[in-house]
Amino acid sequence: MPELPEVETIRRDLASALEGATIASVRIRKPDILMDGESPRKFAASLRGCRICSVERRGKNLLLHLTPQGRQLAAVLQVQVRMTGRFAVAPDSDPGGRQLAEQLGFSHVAAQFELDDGRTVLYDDVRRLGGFRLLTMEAWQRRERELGPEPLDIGFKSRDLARALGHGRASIKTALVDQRRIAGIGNIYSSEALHRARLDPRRMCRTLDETDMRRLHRGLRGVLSASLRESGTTLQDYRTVSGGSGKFQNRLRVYDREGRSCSRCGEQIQRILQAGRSSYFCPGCQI
DNA sequence: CTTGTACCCTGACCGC
DNA sequence: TGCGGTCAGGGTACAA
Repeated sequence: MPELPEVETIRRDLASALEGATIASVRIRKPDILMDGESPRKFAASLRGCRICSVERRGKNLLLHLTPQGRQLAAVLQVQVRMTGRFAVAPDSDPGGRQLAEQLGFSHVAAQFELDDGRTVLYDDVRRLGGFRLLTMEAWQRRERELGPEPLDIGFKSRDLARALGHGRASIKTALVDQRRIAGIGNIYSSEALHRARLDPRRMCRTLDETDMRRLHRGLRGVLSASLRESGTTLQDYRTVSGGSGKFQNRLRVYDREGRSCSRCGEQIQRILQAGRSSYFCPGCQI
């Protein structure tokens, strides 16, 4: 369930491993991870010879900025890991990354990238909900504009959160996970932020006053940065690039804790469905 | 425009 | 022990 802290953890790992490397060849083993039905041949041909100049993140998207050799245009490789996408980088002593794949239990390798220094980047995705999309810089910028602001940006203040969430009838929980309003938040951190802010996830955005919004802003940034410090939350599938687990699952206060007692007021944590997704909250102290 | 629902995908889990 | 049904939730397409 990678959200902002998990994707940012992956980004940091990939950036230190891959920045400056050049892609020698690409093998797509599960064609359906290419978004928009792009052909594996075309995709592989476009990436061959590209230098990875930086690895960035926007919301839950990983962005590999590529500088092609020759006269091709600069490109952006957009990656969404969604639920079960995982990366690993094998050393040149492990050609094709076979040993590493075995070691990490990568039994659904969907794509592999050979680098010109002999290393191999593996992308494994059990459910293949994640995927890749190769875009021109301009095309990426058009998509990027559809995303809401980054909640951890230094300039992101309480009033920016209020503006992002809007004043509609949408519940505060569904608004928080809507990437067009605010980027990077999913089911775990929306529930956790609302618990920190003592707000009922069913409240409509329009009912939040300035004080509520300040608490939510603080709760949201607090939980995202705390999780980032612990390399994210591993409940089932998420792993860092080195194969490690996040550690923030030990600090969750409501998510996946139905029936357990609230650490703040002792009331039993409830699970409800909102827009087909689970929300966890404490009916005792979230109002 | 806003809001809600179905879908994709596989493995873990549950009840029988 | 096996087996079918349900659920998990990213994004997106589409309907109301």
